[in-house]
Amino acid sequence: MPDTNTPPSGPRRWEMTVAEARTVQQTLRERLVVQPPPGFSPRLVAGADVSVERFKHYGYAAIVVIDLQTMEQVDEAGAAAELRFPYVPGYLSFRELPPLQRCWDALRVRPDLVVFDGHGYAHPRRFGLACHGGVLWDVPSIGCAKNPFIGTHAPVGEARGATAQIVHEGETVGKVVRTRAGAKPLYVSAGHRMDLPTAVDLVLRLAPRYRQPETTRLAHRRVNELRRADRGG
DNA sequence: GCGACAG
DNA sequence: ATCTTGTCGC
Repeated sequence: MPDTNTPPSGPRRWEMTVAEARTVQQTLRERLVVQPPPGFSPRLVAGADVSVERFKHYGYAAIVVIDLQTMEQVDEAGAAAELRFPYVPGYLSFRELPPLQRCWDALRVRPDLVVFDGHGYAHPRRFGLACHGGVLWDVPSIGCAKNPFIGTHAPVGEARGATAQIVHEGETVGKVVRTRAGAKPLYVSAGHRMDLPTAVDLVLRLAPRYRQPETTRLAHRRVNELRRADRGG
Protein backbone atom coordinates (compact mmCIF):
# COMPACT_ATOMS: atom_id res chain seq x y z
CA MET A 1 0.00 0.00 0.00
CA PRO A 2 1.54 3.32 -1.04
CA ASP A 3 2.21 6.14 1.33
CA THR A 4 -0.18 9.04 0.88
CA ASN A 5 2.57 11.62 0.65
CA THR A 6 1.47 13.02 3.95
CA PRO A 7 2.83 16.51 4.47
CA PRO A 8 4.75 18.20 5.92
CA SER A 9 7.36 15.48 6.24
CA GLY A 10 8.00 11.80 6.32
CA PRO A 11 8.74 9.14 3.73
CA ARG A 12 7.06 9.80 0.41
CA ARG A 13 6.58 7.10 -2.15
CA TRP A 14 5.67 7.69 -5.76
CA GLU A 15 5.42 4.13 -6.99
CA MET A 16 1.70 3.67 -7.47
CA THR A 17 -1.05 3.09 -9.96
CA VAL A 18 -3.34 5.75 -11.38
CA ALA A 19 -6.14 4.44 -9.18
CA GLU A 20 -3.98 4.81 -6.09
CA ALA A 21 -2.86 8.26 -7.20
CA ARG A 22 -6.49 9.28 -7.45
CA THR A 23 -7.03 8.22 -3.84
CA VAL A 24 -4.00 10.26 -2.81
CA GLN A 25 -5.45 13.33 -4.54
CA GLN A 26 -8.78 12.94 -2.81
CA THR A 27 -7.06 12.54 0.56
CA LEU A 28 -4.65 15.47 0.22
CA ARG A 29 -7.40 17.67 -1.18
CA GLU A 30 -8.85 17.92 2.30
CA ARG A 31 -5.75 19.83 3.38
CA LEU A 32 -6.08 22.46 0.67
CA VAL A 33 -6.40 26.00 2.04
CA VAL A 34 -8.25 28.26 -0.40
CA GLN A 35 -7.25 31.63 1.04
CA PRO A 36 -3.83 33.31 1.18
CA PRO A 37 -2.27 34.16 4.57
CA PRO A 38 -3.51 37.44 6.15
CA GLY A 39 -1.76 40.40 4.53
CA PHE A 40 -0.08 38.13 2.01
CA SER A 41 2.65 40.05 0.23
CA PRO A 42 5.24 37.69 -1.27
CA ARG A 43 8.81 38.84 -1.76
CA LEU A 44 10.60 35.64 -2.75
CA VAL A 45 8.78 33.95 -5.63
CA ALA A 46 9.77 30.58 -7.05
CA GLY A 47 9.12 29.08 -10.47
CA ALA A 48 9.12 25.31 -11.03
CA ASP A 49 9.46 23.45 -14.31
CA VAL A 50 10.43 20.06 -15.73
CA SER A 51 11.88 19.16 -19.14
CA VAL A 52 11.69 15.66 -20.59
CA GLU A 53 13.83 14.09 -23.28
CA ARG A 54 11.66 12.86 -26.13
CA PHE A 55 10.89 9.13 -25.99
CA LYS A 56 12.83 8.92 -22.73
CA HIS A 57 11.71 8.59 -19.15
CA TYR A 58 14.33 10.94 -17.86
CA GLY A 59 13.46 14.39 -16.64
CA TYR A 60 15.30 17.57 -15.69
CA ALA A 61 13.72 19.73 -13.02
CA ALA A 62 14.50 23.18 -11.71
CA ILE A 63 13.18 25.69 -9.23
CA VAL A 64 14.33 29.27 -9.60
CA VAL A 65 13.67 31.95 -6.97
CA ILE A 66 13.48 35.66 -7.69
CA ASP A 67 13.00 38.77 -5.57
CA LEU A 68 9.70 40.27 -6.68
CA GLN A 69 10.97 43.77 -5.90
CA THR A 70 13.92 43.58 -8.26
CA MET A 71 12.82 40.65 -10.44
CA GLU A 72 16.37 39.34 -10.01
CA GLN A 73 17.23 35.71 -9.36
CA VAL A 74 18.32 34.99 -5.78
CA ASP A 75 18.49 31.20 -5.73
CA GLU A 76 18.16 28.13 -7.91
CA ALA A 77 18.28 24.34 -7.70
CA GLY A 78 18.22 21.68 -10.39
CA ALA A 79 17.92 17.91 -10.52
CA ALA A 80 17.92 15.10 -13.06
CA ALA A 81 15.86 12.02 -12.31
CA GLU A 82 14.11 9.08 -13.83
CA LEU A 83 10.40 9.76 -14.22
CA ARG A 84 8.63 6.82 -12.64
CA PHE A 85 5.09 7.83 -13.42
CA PRO A 86 3.68 8.19 -16.96
CA TYR A 87 2.07 11.31 -18.29
CA VAL A 88 -1.63 10.88 -17.66
CA PRO A 89 -3.90 13.94 -17.93
CA GLY A 90 -5.12 14.67 -14.41
CA TYR A 91 -2.08 13.13 -12.72
CA LEU A 92 0.77 15.35 -13.85
CA SER A 93 1.90 16.00 -10.27
CA PHE A 94 2.80 12.36 -9.76
CA ARG A 95 5.19 12.59 -12.68
CA GLU A 96 6.75 15.98 -11.98
CA LEU A 97 6.78 16.41 -8.21
CA PRO A 98 9.38 13.73 -7.38
CA PRO A 99 12.21 15.51 -9.25
CA LEU A 100 10.89 18.90 -8.13
CA GLN A 101 10.96 17.68 -4.52
CA ARG A 102 14.72 17.27 -4.78
CA CYS A 103 15.04 20.82 -6.05
CA TRP A 104 12.87 22.09 -3.22
CA ASP A 105 15.04 20.33 -0.64
CA ALA A 106 18.17 21.83 -2.17
CA LEU A 107 17.02 25.46 -2.11
CA ARG A 108 18.83 27.71 0.33
CA VAL A 109 15.94 30.12 0.74
CA ARG A 110 12.29 29.50 1.62
CA PRO A 111 10.10 31.10 -1.10
CA ASP A 112 6.91 32.90 -0.08
CA LEU A 113 5.18 31.62 -3.20
CA VAL A 114 5.66 28.96 -5.87
CA VAL A 115 4.34 29.31 -9.43
CA PHE A 116 3.88 25.97 -11.18
CA ASP A 117 3.86 25.28 -14.91
CA GLY A 118 0.45 23.59 -14.97
CA HIS A 119 -3.01 23.88 -13.44
CA GLY A 120 -3.94 24.15 -9.79
CA TYR A 121 -7.60 24.22 -8.78
CA ALA A 122 -8.70 24.05 -12.43
CA HIS A 123 -8.51 20.27 -12.32
CA PRO A 124 -11.07 17.43 -12.62
CA ARG A 125 -10.81 16.79 -8.86
CA ARG A 126 -9.74 20.32 -7.94
CA PHE A 127 -6.23 19.15 -7.11
CA GLY A 128 -3.82 19.83 -9.94
CA LEU A 129 -0.02 20.10 -9.81
CA ALA A 130 0.03 23.49 -8.05
CA CYS A 131 -2.36 22.32 -5.31
CA HIS A 132 -0.42 19.11 -4.73
CA GLY A 133 2.96 20.82 -4.58
CA GLY A 134 1.67 23.61 -2.36
CA VAL A 135 0.14 21.20 0.13
CA LEU A 136 3.22 18.95 0.24
CA TRP A 137 5.52 21.88 0.90
CA ASP A 138 2.95 23.91 2.80
CA VAL A 139 3.60 27.01 0.73
CA PRO A 140 1.27 29.39 -1.12
CA SER A 141 1.15 28.38 -4.78
CA ILE A 142 -0.33 29.24 -8.15
CA GLY A 143 -1.10 27.14 -11.20
CA CYS A 144 -0.15 28.89 -14.46
CA ALA A 145 -0.74 26.71 -17.52
CA LYS A 146 -0.15 27.40 -21.19
CA ASN A 147 -3.17 25.42 -22.37
CA PRO A 148 -6.76 24.81 -21.20
CA PHE A 149 -7.69 21.63 -19.40
CA ILE A 150 -11.19 21.64 -17.94
CA GLY A 151 -14.08 24.07 -18.16
CA THR A 152 -15.23 26.63 -20.67
CA HIS A 153 -14.79 30.37 -20.95
CA ALA A 154 -15.87 33.39 -22.93
CA PRO A 155 -13.47 34.96 -25.44
CA VAL A 156 -10.63 36.86 -23.76
CA GLY A 157 -10.02 40.52 -24.55
CA GLU A 158 -7.02 41.38 -26.67
CA ALA A 159 -5.44 43.87 -24.28
CA ARG A 160 -2.92 42.90 -21.65
CA GLY A 161 -4.72 42.37 -18.37
CA ALA A 162 -7.94 41.08 -19.95
CA THR A 163 -9.43 38.02 -18.24
CA ALA A 164 -12.28 35.52 -18.59
CA GLN A 165 -13.65 33.11 -16.02
CA ILE A 166 -13.06 29.39 -16.46
CA VAL A 167 -16.26 27.64 -15.41
CA HIS A 168 -16.55 23.93 -14.74
CA GLU A 169 -19.51 22.10 -13.26
CA GLY A 170 -21.09 25.42 -12.37
CA GLU A 171 -18.04 26.65 -10.48
CA THR A 172 -15.42 29.26 -11.38
CA VAL A 173 -12.23 27.23 -11.14
CA GLY A 174 -9.78 29.64 -12.73
CA LYS A 175 -9.26 32.52 -15.12
CA VAL A 176 -7.84 32.92 -18.59
CA VAL A 177 -5.38 35.83 -18.43
CA ARG A 178 -3.90 37.87 -21.24
CA THR A 179 -0.44 38.80 -19.98
CA ARG A 180 0.66 40.22 -23.29
CA ALA A 181 -1.22 41.69 -26.26
CA GLY A 182 -0.96 39.55 -29.35
CA ALA A 183 0.08 36.44 -27.42
CA LYS A 184 -1.93 33.39 -26.35
CA PRO A 185 -3.43 33.87 -22.88
CA LEU A 186 -2.42 31.91 -19.78
CA TYR A 187 -4.70 29.67 -17.70
CA VAL A 188 -4.42 30.71 -14.07
CA SER A 189 -5.87 28.97 -11.01
CA ALA A 190 -5.20 28.94 -7.29
CA GLY A 191 -2.92 26.36 -5.75
CA HIS A 192 -2.55 26.09 -1.94
CA ARG A 193 -3.08 28.96 0.53
CA MET A 194 -4.27 31.04 -2.41
CA ASP A 195 -7.39 32.51 -4.00
CA LEU A 196 -8.13 33.35 -7.63
CA PRO A 197 -8.01 37.18 -7.47
CA THR A 198 -4.63 37.09 -5.73
CA ALA A 199 -3.32 34.52 -8.19
CA VAL A 200 -4.32 36.60 -11.21
CA ASP A 201 -2.86 39.76 -9.72
CA LEU A 202 0.46 38.06 -9.00
CA VAL A 203 0.74 36.46 -12.41
CA LEU A 204 0.25 39.86 -14.07
CA ARG A 205 2.88 41.39 -11.79
CA LEU A 206 5.28 38.56 -12.59
CA ALA A 207 4.75 38.96 -16.33
CA PRO A 208 5.03 42.73 -16.99
CA ARG A 209 6.60 42.23 -20.40
CA TYR A 210 6.65 38.65 -21.57
CA ARG A 211 3.83 36.16 -21.88
CA GLN A 212 5.12 33.87 -19.13
CA PRO A 213 5.85 34.88 -15.53
CA GLU A 214 9.54 35.68 -15.07
CA THR A 215 9.78 32.74 -12.67
CA THR A 216 8.54 30.29 -15.27
CA ARG A 217 10.80 31.74 -17.95
CA LEU A 218 13.89 31.34 -15.80
CA ALA A 219 12.96 27.84 -14.66
CA HIS A 220 12.20 26.80 -18.24
CA ARG A 221 15.52 28.14 -19.45
CA ARG A 222 17.31 26.31 -16.65
CA VAL A 223 15.78 22.87 -17.30
CA ASN A 224 16.57 23.09 -20.99
CA GLU A 225 20.18 23.94 -20.15
CA LEU A 226 20.35 20.91 -17.89
CA ARG A 227 18.85 18.63 -20.51
CA ARG A 228 21.09 19.77 -23.35
CA ALA A 229 24.19 19.63 -21.20
CA ASP A 230 23.45 16.05 -20.17
CA ARG A 231 23.23 14.42 -23.58
CA GLY A 232 26.59 13.46 -24.91
CA GLY A 233 28.24 13.45 -21.49
C1' DG B 1 -20.57 4.74 -26.12
C1' DC B 2 -17.52 8.73 -27.93
C1' DG B 3 -14.43 12.41 -27.73
C1' DA B 4 -11.23 15.34 -24.81
C1' DC B 5 -7.24 15.39 -22.31
C1' DA B 6 -2.06 20.34 -18.06
C1' DG B 7 3.18 18.62 -19.30
C1' DA C 1 6.60 17.75 -23.30
C1' DT C 2 9.47 17.22 -27.89
C1' DC C 3 10.67 17.27 -33.18
C1' DT C 4 12.66 22.13 -35.85
C1' DT C 5 14.33 27.33 -39.77
C1' DG C 6 13.06 30.66 -41.33
C1' DT C 7 10.10 34.29 -41.32
C1' DC C 8 6.38 37.79 -40.53
C1' DG C 9 5.54 41.74 -37.54
C1' DC C 10 5.77 45.39 -33.72
